[in-house]
Amino acid sequence: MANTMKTLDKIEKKKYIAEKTLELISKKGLANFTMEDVAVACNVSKGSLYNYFKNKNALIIAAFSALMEKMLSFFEEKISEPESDSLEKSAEIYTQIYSEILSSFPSGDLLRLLEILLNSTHDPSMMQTLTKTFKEYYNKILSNFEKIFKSKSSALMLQAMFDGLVIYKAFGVEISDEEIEENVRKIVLCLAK
Amino acid sequence: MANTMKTLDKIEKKKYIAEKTLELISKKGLANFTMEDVAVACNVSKGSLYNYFKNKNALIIAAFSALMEKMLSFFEEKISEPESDSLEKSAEIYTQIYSEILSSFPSGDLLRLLEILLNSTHDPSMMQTLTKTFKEYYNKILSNFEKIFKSKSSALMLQAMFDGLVIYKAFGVEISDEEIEENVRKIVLCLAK
Amino acid sequence: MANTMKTLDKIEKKKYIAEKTLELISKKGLANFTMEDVAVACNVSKGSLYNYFKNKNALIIAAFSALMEKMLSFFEEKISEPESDSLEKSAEIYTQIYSEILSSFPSGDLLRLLEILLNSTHDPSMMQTLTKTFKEYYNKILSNFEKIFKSKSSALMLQAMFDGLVIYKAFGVEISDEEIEENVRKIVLCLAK
Amino acid sequence: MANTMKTLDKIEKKKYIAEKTLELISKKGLANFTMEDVAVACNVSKGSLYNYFKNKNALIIAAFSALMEKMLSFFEEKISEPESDSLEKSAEIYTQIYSEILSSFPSGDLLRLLEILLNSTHDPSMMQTLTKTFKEYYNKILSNFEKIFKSKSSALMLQAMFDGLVIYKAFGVEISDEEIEENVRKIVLCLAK
DNA sequence: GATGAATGAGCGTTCATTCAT
DNA sequence: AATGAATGAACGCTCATTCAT
Repeated sequence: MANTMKTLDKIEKKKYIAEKTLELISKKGLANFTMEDVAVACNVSKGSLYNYFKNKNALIIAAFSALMEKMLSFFEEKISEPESDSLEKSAEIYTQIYSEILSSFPSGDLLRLLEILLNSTHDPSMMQTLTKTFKEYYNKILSNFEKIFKSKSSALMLQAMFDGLVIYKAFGVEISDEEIEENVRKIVLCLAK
Repeated sequence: MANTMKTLDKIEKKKYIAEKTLELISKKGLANFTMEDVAVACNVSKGSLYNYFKNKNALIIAAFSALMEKMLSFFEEKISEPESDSLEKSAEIYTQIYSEILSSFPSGDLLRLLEILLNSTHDPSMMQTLTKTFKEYYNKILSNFEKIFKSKSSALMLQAMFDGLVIYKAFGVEISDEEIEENVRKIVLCLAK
Repeated sequence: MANTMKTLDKIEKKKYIAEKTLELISKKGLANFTMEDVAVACNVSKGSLYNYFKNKNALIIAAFSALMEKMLSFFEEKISEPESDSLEKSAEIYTQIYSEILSSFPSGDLLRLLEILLNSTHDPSMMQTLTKTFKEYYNKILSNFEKIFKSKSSALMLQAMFDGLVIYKAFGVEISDEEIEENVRKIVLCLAK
Repeated sequence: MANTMKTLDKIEKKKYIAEKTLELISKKGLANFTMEDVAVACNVSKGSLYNYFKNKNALIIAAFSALMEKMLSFFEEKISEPESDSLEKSAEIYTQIYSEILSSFPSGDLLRLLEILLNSTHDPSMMQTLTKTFKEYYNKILSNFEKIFKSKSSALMLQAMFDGLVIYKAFGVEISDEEIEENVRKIVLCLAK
């Protein structure tokens, strides 16, 4: 533990720090974590951090990338190749996927994604960088769903709905899982048509 | 300007300050606006602010309420009474409403809403208060759409999709308005069935 | 309660405020009570306080006087005229008085007295005023004991010892009441000789 | 002066800062000295202070310890080994010691000790810490006198008297040194019997 | 490259005092 | 005389960043 980082090369160290930072952002919040926190978590001196990242924002950007990477892995793991023969059957499969995701998805990640993104809104250069990363990864995530719908817009709109629902859930709007599942089934079917 | 506030009573002043704060949060960000900023914007001393709000968080809560109020007004204004005779016709009407909203909606407001909400995530008591306000207003907004769908879950899911799309748009995901409109039409139709 | 002060004349009101202030100093500490606290405790506006006292220091001085008055009353009540015929007998009487006082004395008052006095140390004009009041009252208190000892210095030294013991007790120095009593008896006897 | 602290190690620096703080408390008062004052006095930035002390209270506690240390040194230096053969002789010796102490004692130190202690009265955790330190050192001081009296309570009561007299002197109660000396002689004699 | 003490600008909050009503 | 909103100076404390070692 004490020398976890000692054996890593510079790129690996950057990644290690970024991931620890992400954990801290999740635990304490973007506005509340400090460089000191990061240094302690990485068992490194505060000054050393600046050998890897120009400043705090650069560190946040790296943490954001780590987060997007994590989310992409999650989705790619969930979505195996569809290979459906009938429309109804594939609709059912996708409904299952969505429902499963909605219940098992670590919504904290999405919340953190949005927290970082939204706080960047007021710093143009920061926002530009994050937006670029965000688009890249989101397109990759969506491309998995596109295979199903044969339509990018359909995949995107269902994904948007999915994101919205996660937020609602997080902030206490009561939603019946059964009704959602039923509606998703309907929507998938009609969109795939 | 110099004595804008002089003629207002205490409740009006609170509202005035909350609205100015909301403007500042929009302009500078939740993490970056200061009590000093608010004081200057309101042409009032920093100390005076504390005659109206116990602390900065109380001010943020008030600004959040002002924001929700504003959003509610927006939606209530957009949604006129349905009065449809056929399913297809009403589907068309609602599609129009959604499309119009999506294009005219001041997405900054939704972004700000989420920014405030997400930053509260790490402060339980703050989050509890904001969540309460959020649910209250969102239920009111949704109730307008419920009239259309006769189903709360359908309204909610379309609203979730709407929110998600606003976020995507804000962060650079390209979406064709026509495709969205077409898909909304489909979804409304199949959900209303 | 709400109009306790309404029927009082100005001098009585000053006294009333001073006494409430003294209570607040005891409860919250000299460094921690605010003019706001006093106003609330007296059911009076903050501004009104300044019609009775020039500033906070003047209020503290008045509270100090109220405290000295209270202490004087306490001692005068305790010390009835001695009227002893033998030395041993009067020594016993005085020992009893001291012991009783030491166990029943509301040491908080003495602590408050010292708190106010010691904090004034760094403000010459304040200290001068308080010192004057202090001497006045302490001489009166001591004069009661002088009757017993026929010696001012003896009374004063026993009183000094008494004050010291109260402080020690307050700050956790363990003292056996029996030993103290025994020693006081010895000292009174030898000093009265 | 500019780099007085540069050559010291961390522990020495803490001590240096604590002592400077003690000076400031003596000069300006516990309620009036600021962290800024301390920083300037130590020729250090305000922020640096917080590398050595968690907060202002921690600094006050350290200053208090420094003060107690100083007082202990004073007493230990004054009290030489007794080595008396007759009661009268040793009584005389101790009387001399007390008188000398009473006239040479830097009463400001005792006043400061009490100022700090009394102001802590309203902050339980602070009081607990200071009380602990106070008892520790006072027991050490008293133990020196115990050797003389072979009685803890006698030593303690004379010490209490001594403290009381210092306070009285500070606040203008007139006392004749000769009478005090004479009385101390009597008391020592009768207590030692 | 690594360290961590030092910095200093900045922030939220408090509160005695004033003054228009 | 009474009010209480307004003031503004001050304070304790934080923290990203720097730099001598």
